[in-house]
Amino acid sequence: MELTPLNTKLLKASKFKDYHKYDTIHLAKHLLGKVLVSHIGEHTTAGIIIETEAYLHNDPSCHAYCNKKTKRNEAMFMKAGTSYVYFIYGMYYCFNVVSGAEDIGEAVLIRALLPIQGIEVMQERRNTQDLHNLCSGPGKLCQAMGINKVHNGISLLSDTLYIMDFKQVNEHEIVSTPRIGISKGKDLPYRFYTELSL
DNA sequence: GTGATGATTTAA
DNA sequence: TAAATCATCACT
Repeated sequence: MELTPLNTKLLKASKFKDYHKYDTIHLAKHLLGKVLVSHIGEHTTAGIIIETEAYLHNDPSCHAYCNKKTKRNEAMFMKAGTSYVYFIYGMYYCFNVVSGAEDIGEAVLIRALLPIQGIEVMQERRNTQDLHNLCSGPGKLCQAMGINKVHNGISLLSDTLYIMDFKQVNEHEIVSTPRIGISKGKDLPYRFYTELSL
């Protein structure tokens, strides 16, 4: 790997493990500024998390609304720090970080990343050169990082897919808005993003 | 078994 | 603004 200042910082960073220490809303904010890393298909890709959404168990737009377990959402009931990947619209995957207590059914949707590693691989997987079009959406970032249904239910403490501490984002740098693309729970301000660039 | 639908993306 | 595209879920 080329030893740029960014890569040096990445090499020194440690794996985030404290998923169980935050409630879902807090985790959704706390994950901003951290780095999602994938080692998939002989490739490494990574990006800084810049947009998330929280899905709570008592929230009508949550796949596990009222703690109802189904074949699709069963990973949401595993322990915090598990990956929940689901297939949507017949063609895309979305990646979530399971949060909250076990058997409750809550998660944080990762909506956008700032690509920092494996950009050429991402460009190939996404079939575009445009850096701003690689990870700027939940379906896009899964495609760019090679995330699919085989990664549903795996631990984010694994070496395949995990999150690293990287940048501390302060509360005043976080914007909250209603969530995108849902038909229920439209008014809840559970989408979080931060203006970050390299 | 059937039918509706979706935490999206793309192209027009 | 609409098409692409199919696994899942709630019903019958």
